[in-house]
Amino acid sequence: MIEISNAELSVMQVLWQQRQPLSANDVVTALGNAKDWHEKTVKTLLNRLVSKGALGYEKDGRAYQYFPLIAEQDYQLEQSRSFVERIFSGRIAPLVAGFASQKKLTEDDVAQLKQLISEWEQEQKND
Amino acid sequence: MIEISNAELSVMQVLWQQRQPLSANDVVTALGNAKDWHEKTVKTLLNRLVSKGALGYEKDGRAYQYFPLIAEQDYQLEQSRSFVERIFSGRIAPLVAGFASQKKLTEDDVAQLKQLISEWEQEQKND
DNA sequence: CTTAATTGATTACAGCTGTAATAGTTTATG
DNA sequence: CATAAACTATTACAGCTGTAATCAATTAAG
Repeated sequence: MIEISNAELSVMQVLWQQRQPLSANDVVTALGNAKDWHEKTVKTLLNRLVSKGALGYEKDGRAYQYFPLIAEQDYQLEQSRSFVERIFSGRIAPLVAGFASQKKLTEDDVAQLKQLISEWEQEQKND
Repeated sequence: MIEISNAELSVMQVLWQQRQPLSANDVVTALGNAKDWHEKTVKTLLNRLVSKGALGYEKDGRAYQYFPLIAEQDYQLEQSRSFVERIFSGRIAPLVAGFASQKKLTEDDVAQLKQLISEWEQEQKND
């Protein structure tokens, strides 16, 4: 699995959100308000992501147009699994319990969780 | 917040599981089957954890007895929050959804989630 | 064309990590 | 006591990270 560092992740997220390939400058601009990074820093991150195989690019004149080579969903899944494994020995309920105890669960979250559960139960029947 | 690296975390987990202070050798032994680490490596990790303020110790003859200075629950909570923030913009449902879609949700998990939800709903009424 | 500007590539550098080895210190043993 | 054994502390070292600066190549402008 490709390892993406924290700073690199912010760059990936820009590329994931915009559905188009972006130039380095586009990325710099997009990160503008969120991160206080020098343009050079962003270019370094783009470079490293290309080296790691997380981004691809096409030449467009002197500039490159970058695009993700891995899907955000895949990344999220992989990270979730490894996080829950590492911190909670693979069980997800305790994680949610923590959120609940900290009053971090919103009505929306709960509604979505209920939805998920009923879908899951439906699935079970169908098997 | 104290940053605990991956390798360091495995050491912390040993100390969290056993409820007693442990000597370096106890930790080495406990990690024995899980990790293929040289004794020196474990001692380095213990040292770093002490430097970081994650572990304390009491002298007991020439050896130290180490014990956690931070609670596992606190650590789990902090990590969960920052993980969900980083990867899912703070929303927890999509994380659970990922697990569900990968058939990583067990009956147990679902039961616990339902329990959590009903507790949460009870809480809401009480406010 | 020559030159300046732009953009990617290479280099920098300190701090953290994984993974120990070596040095220094204290305690048990003969 | 002197020495060996057992611990901790210090040092090592490469790879990853955050954060850029400099170098090199290409293109746009005069």
